[in-house]
Amino acid sequence: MSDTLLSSLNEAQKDAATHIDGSLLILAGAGSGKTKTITTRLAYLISIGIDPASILTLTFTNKAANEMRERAYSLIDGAFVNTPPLLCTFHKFGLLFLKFHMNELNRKNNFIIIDTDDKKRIIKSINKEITTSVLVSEISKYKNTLLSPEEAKATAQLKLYQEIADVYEKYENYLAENNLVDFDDLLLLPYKILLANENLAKETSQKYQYIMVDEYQDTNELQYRLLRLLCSTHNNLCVVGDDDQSIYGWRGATIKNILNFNEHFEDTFVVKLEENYRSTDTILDHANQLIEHNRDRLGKKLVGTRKKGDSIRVYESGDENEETRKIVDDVKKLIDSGESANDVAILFRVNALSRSLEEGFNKAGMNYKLVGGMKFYERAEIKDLIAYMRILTNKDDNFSFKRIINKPKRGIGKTTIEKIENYSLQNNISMFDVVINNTPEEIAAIVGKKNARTLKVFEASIIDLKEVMEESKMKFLDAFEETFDYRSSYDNLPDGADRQGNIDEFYGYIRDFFIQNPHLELKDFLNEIALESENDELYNEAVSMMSIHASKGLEFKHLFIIGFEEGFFPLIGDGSDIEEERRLGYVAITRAMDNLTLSFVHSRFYKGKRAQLTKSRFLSESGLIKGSLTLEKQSAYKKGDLVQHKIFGMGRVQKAVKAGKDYKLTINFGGNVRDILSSFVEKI
DNA sequence: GCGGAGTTCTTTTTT
DNA sequence: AGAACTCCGC
Repeated sequence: MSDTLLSSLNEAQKDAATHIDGSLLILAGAGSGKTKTITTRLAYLISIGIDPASILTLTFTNKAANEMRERAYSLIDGAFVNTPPLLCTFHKFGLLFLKFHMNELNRKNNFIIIDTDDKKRIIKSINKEITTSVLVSEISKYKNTLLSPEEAKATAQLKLYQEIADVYEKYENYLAENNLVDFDDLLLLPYKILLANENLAKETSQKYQYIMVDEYQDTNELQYRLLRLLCSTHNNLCVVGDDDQSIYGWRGATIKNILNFNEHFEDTFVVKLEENYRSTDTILDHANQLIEHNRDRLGKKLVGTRKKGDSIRVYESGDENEETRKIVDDVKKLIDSGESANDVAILFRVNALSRSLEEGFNKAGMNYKLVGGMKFYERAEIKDLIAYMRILTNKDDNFSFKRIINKPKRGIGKTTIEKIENYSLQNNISMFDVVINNTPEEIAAIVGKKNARTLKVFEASIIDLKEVMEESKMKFLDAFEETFDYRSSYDNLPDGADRQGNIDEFYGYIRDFFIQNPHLELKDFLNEIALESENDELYNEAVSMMSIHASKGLEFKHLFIIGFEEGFFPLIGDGSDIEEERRLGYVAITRAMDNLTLSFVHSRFYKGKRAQLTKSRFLSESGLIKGSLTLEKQSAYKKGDLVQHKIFGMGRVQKAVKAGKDYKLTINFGGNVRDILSSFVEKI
């Protein structure tokens, strides 16, 4: 059994798949069969008799989780497994855990997950003086580094940070009062629970004897600590990742987790997968040239298994229209020559660059699918409906109450909402309870007679709907429309038809969910969709367009990457990191299998202005255009030189061997001796 | 409270 | 350029 399972793996992959106990670090370069290896390992563990229920596999995206599940199941006979192994995103795991253990924090498990947009609104309602995006990212940073509001307050020096800490505290209180949970909480709250309850931590760790983590280079501090707790009774942690593909630093991922894995976990067995099966040698060569400009890496090189291929084309255009024309022409030719549109993709660093492409494709009458972009569940009409559903499952959800109390319009405006809110705060009850607990006369005293009547009608409607829901989940949606006329409120609006289409689709989802899961309730549906961002609609043949981030893990025979201009790619801005930009470039290039075209323009229309641009340094760094940009001059290295490394710090050269234009150095970093290429260190 | 006109900000990336 | 937010007269 296991022989056939392993027969298609190379030696390194086999080593990784069959290493069972202890900590295991699989450094898997792009296209090196990472998913194959890890899914085979999962199947292998089961094949040698390990209880599937004791295996936990964590991923970052639903897409990755689904793909791995599918592939692992095809490797084992699906029928073999009566309790399937848990394979899900980190956040989903947190959600499952909280469903069972939320009571440990003295909170009920009927909590609701809020998304980024909700989070922004809540924070904005707390403080309008400080830029919301700053507050959002600072608060998230605090949560992901386990800093409580009290600690944040105590350590804040500047007035600004004291204010931020204050908003943080209010925000956390708001979430707790309304029993809301944000994305960070899905990791943070389980961690807090496990930390406070040693027995539960032991029990949970014992439940999951074998843990695997995909894309480890993108984990943050909190995820690392959570993993430590989960591994506390064993050391069976297998992580897969590629330091060169770490592209989520902006949301708190720390590359240190993978760079220091063998110090974090004892007796680590390391396997490197450096053979690339995806791209032509030509593509790999340029990808390698680019990434070699980074210092902050473990230093590995992808080795090709294919032959040299077509050379990489670089398009130079006056503006985005010319660029689009060239790409549309090329894609047309490819498809006319019999290539499948599904094998073609166009990538960009910034989503806004898709606009001219979309126009061009529309004009040419060509199909395309835009991956990412405006998510289905982020549309206003869908969020309204979700807010209604939330109110139906939890009357105390003030946030949702405010969102829909005047949708469709029923004459309840800002002032009325404020009055209800003030009353609710003074009496320490939820906003809906202000309506429910008081007689019409009492409410009239707060908001006036007319509004009081409207509010009571609203209350009665909700109560009726709840009854219908108890009776039949299938009838409930019709009753909902009958009561609130939400769908028809879009009847004569400009983009009403589109929105109604979305509404119908959403109703379809709900019905389908209840058909598939008759025993589950509305709140389960709500938390399920909160973690879903993929619009995995059924596409037919179409060219894909997406951001580089969205392309991670994918591969395409024919690839175009646009926007190779300084400022766009590398994107220069607040908090941007040139090494991470370069890794993005590396990720983008290594998506290509056979053909790759890069493009830059001299001017682009962006944010309402036309900007003059110069070509990206990445083009010369990857050796695609003769670098007018200075190649860093290489100084000679010799034994005894002092050097500085970004991760390992200062060290002394013990041995220096010339290797091409670099030196292969053996460096002693205070007792820690490592072999490092001279391009990764700086001479001091 | 509503809707239209004017103004400001955005988008880098996602669970 | 477009969305989102603010202001003002009805």
